[in-house]
Amino acid sequence: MKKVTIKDIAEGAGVSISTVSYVLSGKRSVSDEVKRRIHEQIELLHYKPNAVARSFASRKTNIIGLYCSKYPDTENTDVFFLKMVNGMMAAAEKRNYKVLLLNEMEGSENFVIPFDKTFPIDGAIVTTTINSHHYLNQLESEEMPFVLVGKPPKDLKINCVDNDNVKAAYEAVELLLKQGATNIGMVTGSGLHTRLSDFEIGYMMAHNSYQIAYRSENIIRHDINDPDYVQKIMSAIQENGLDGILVSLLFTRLINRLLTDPHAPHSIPIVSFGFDLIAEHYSHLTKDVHFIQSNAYKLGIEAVARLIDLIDKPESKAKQMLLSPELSVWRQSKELQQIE
Amino acid sequence: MKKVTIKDIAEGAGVSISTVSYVLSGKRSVSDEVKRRIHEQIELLHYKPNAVARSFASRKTNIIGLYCSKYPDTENTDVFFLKMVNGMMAAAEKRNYKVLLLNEMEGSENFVIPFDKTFPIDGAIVTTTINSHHYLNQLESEEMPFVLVGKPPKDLKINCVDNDNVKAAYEAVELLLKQGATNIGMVTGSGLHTRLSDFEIGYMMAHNSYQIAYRSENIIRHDINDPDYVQKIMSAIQENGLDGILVSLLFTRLINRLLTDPHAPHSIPIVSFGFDLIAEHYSHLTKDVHFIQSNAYKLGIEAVARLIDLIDKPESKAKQMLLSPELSVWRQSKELQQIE
DNA sequence: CTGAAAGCGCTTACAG
DNA sequence: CTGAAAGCGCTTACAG
Repeated sequence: MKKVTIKDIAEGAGVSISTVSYVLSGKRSVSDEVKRRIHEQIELLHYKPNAVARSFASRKTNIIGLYCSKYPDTENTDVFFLKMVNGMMAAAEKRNYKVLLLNEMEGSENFVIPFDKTFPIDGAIVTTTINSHHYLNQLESEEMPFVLVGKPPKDLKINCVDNDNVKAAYEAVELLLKQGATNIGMVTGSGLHTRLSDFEIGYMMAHNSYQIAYRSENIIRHDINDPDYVQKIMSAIQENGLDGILVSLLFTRLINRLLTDPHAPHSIPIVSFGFDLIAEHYSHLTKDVHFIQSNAYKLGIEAVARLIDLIDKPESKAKQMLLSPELSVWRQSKELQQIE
Repeated sequence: MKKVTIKDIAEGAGVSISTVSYVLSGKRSVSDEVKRRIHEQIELLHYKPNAVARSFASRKTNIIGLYCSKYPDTENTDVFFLKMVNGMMAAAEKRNYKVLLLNEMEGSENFVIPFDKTFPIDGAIVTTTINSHHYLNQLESEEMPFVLVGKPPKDLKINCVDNDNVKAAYEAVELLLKQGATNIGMVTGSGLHTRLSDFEIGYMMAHNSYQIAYRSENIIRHDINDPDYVQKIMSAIQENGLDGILVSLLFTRLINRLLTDPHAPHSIPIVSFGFDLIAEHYSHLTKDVHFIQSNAYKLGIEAVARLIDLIDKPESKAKQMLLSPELSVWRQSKELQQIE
């Protein structure tokens, strides 16, 4: 069974190949009669355009690549990633694009993936990874349009989409103050670098704006892989006399302890980053939790929207988009009230 | 800046286009001297083969499509899906394939997606969806190799990969018996259809093998969207005097209640399906939980491996692969012991 | 409103 | 071990 091509349709309808092509693309007006005959043949022969041939001729695949790091991640960032991909697919579909998952090539020590026509893509989305700086430098030299999801290195003017984490931490502190906190702690990962995170900047700016005493020991840095971090952080909370806490979702076990342990101090208000990612599992909260939305889905949408704009007109210059934080509260469920 | 093609390399190295192509593909032996000159030119001109042109000429894209349903899913199946995709990417990478995410086309009421060269794919993975039966029938008539992840309709002999859910439930019942249970309940979703699930069959087979009394009311069917299901199921557990429970992970709130509420009856052993998908969030268990692994990653691996085999030699006949259940236990964490 | 033809950048029989 | 050439199935200037 030979495959049906545009030529078969042209012959069947008694017109030229180009006319069939133009009917299919709608790029030129064609008489209704010819259109009818062509569609009749398409129906009759079950013609389906060949995507690869089309891409080859038009130099356009309508596919965007999503570069996925192989670096081990926590469950939480996995959920973030999944929701981001969902957003990307939604945005891509609207504009007739598909998403191709690309992972690191075998044998490369660094996170290096070909960023050219080695893959059938019109553009790419890159997420921040450990050695992204080195990597992004390389990307800049290529002609492929791309958008970074995450914070770009300062010296690179590239297209990117990210949460406004400075503002997020700032507003989180504001919220804790409104709830009566006076001595606010922040629990954050001990990254590879000792550089200040945007969260810390926002935290500090809020302390400055509201003229609250700032104590460096209130910024509690911990490796999330330390098996005993919960105990250590709980101790620090007590020793420092904290009455409000800002905590990253990465500290799953700490969150569990603070939010579900009936013996935990009920009085300390907590703001978590990205609690929406795992809220489903917390029908057993012992208190309400305020959180700053992860925006995973939205980031996916925006990244793809920006990328497709770039593909459509590549001359447009680099733009940095920051999503404003949205604060929400996840209420202690009915479930639990029945228990008590 | 014009893009570099195979022609430029051929001219630079003073050989024919075909020789360059053969050096690149390794499909024919070429003298070392010619090879050297060609690689020199490739290096010099930064030549990258054009994936689309290559696919067009060879009629092979090395891309497999993953058909994603848009139907709303619970968080848990999302995690399942994510891990499955991870498995697929791992298996695909090993054999030099990529994964293209495909979603339902706009405007189609049913779950109907083109299954032909409309997309640049060599084959496809399909997961079971609500109206998959109708859909699979359609797929069979196409020439595209595909593998279903899930249980196939009885009358279709197609390639598929799935968990052996009959065996899983059977072994779960066995495990509960070993733990001293004598009156075992099963909590399961109230699907659209009233047909028996594989889980129920396995449950019944175990009751038959071990000659335990079977009480139909011990199979507790509930809509997971019922906001009050926890209370209702807890009541049923008490009324029926159950001393062992088999529960689907879909009942997140019930799991929370049974596993994290210190007031919940500690004595009843529980076996959960797929607890591994969310175990990360349960550092606050009040008891150990036995579970049957979801096999999400493994299913992804197997589905892709099978699909690529099919692509390589399409004449091989349909094969149904069932993964045997693996029982595991998730121990109550140290965390919690410190609390008590 | 329509057609003839070049060309997209490779692969691969065919011939030597 | 190597080359000349057909061809993969479309798109799109160009010409009318």
